[in-house]
Amino acid sequence: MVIAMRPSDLPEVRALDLFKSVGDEQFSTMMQASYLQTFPAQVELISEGDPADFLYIVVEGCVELFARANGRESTMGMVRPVGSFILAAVLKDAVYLMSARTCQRSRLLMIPSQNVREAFERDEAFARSIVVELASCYRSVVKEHKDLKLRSAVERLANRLLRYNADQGGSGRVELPYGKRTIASMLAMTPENLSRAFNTLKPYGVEVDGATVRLTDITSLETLAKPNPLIDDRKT
Amino acid sequence: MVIAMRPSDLPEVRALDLFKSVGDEQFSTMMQASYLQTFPAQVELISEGDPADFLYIVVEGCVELFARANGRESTMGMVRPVGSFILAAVLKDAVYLMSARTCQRSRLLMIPSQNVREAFERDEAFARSIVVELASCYRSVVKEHKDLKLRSAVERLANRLLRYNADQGGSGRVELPYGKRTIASMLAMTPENLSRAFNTLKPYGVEVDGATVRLTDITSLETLAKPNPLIDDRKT
DNA sequence: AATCACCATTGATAATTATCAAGACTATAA
DNA sequence: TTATAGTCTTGATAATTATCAATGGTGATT
Repeated sequence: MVIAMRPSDLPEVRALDLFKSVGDEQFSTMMQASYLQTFPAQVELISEGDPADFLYIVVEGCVELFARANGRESTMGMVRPVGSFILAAVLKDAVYLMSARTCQRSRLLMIPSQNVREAFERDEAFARSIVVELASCYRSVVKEHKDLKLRSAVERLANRLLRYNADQGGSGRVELPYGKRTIASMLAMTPENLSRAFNTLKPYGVEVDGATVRLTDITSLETLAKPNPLIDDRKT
Repeated sequence: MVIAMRPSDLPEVRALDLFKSVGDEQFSTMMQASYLQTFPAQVELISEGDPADFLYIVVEGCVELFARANGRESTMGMVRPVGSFILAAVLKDAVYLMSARTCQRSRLLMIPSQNVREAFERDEAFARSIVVELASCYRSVVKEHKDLKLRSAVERLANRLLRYNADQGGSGRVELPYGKRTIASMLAMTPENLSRAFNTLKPYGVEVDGATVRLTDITSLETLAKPNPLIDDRKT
């Protein structure tokens, strides 16, 4: 499973917001201790409750963050290149709150927690970058929480479609980035309910054909969705 | 409205995790620029969407964080002494994602965002404390999000009662810390549904008398609630 | 004490969402 | 290609949750 490869051969990691202001010394110390591994699809990388041994960076592929409780399971988010996950657990030297599995064959950089915390202690610029990253993550979760508490399932779907449309150029033709099962779980609904929500949106110009969705009446869809930058904007 | 009082006369603020490792110089610069004000109950301190002008510290009283969208409103959290709120917005120099209002007459320390960011730039120890604080906030929201996505309303209530019981010494006699309207909103349900959820829990030894709840069969309640440290623990 | 406003509870009903079951479709591998 | 496993959709039904309306309680103020 281990693919021999030097993590230092990764300019895209060095270019990450999180790392770009780290001093060369701390960066190479971290990289020397790290592993760059390729995993097949559907590998469970971490389980919630485990101690945070590594900070993960998705270099290639896609990783699903999910949570389990009782018999249920829910998708908490997706991480695509180049993004990190479970930074907070690593910094607090705590257990993971979420589990993670690969969605596709993926190349991941694994930095031992201990080294991240050491670099955090020694490198002031790194500590500051972490603040910015954590603040962003925090605001993202708050937005998702608002989405869930303040909107119905149909509204969540409508807004998600509008977001995907914007992400993909705003042509009105949207490719769903994940399977419908996964999208349903992200939106906190069952697959059956997602199907029906798509039907509910038909009168608002939403035409579904497999993984392709055409939005033929954005105005009408927005009237229903009432998109809100304080929930939907990825940036701010 | 402004009560003349020097913010520097507040050892409890200096003792906050967030501030206790800040250098004296930065701390007093921040405090000199700050305001210590007392507000009556039900004052809306900030509105989501406003630029983050101040970092707030609750010195006395209680502040409710809530969010609005469409016609709806939802309680996102409560801040009690000595705690801060909207740190992330201040650091990112972004708009607030949540609104805040006083629940009671409250004494608040307001530190201008600009000064917080300056201290963050100049004082390394402060930057590190902020990381720890933000990581904790982040994990709290993740837990709340899991609570909402993985549990039914009755389960959320059962677990909340168990938490209150633990917070209050585990005697089985719980004083609800907020009005039922507010608790319902925190748990993402209507007041009517909360009433019914209490009734549903009656066979599990939950006896409600106004703001007092007696838990007479913790074992049975736990069997229903299935408390999970990865959702319910405030600490980790 | 009386008024008033607010909150909590209950009942009746509606809307939303989930579950179960079956069938259609899709992608992939033998 | 034919299996085959998985996903998606639809229908029927059940469970959960919300809404509306009415009532009783509580506390504050007058």
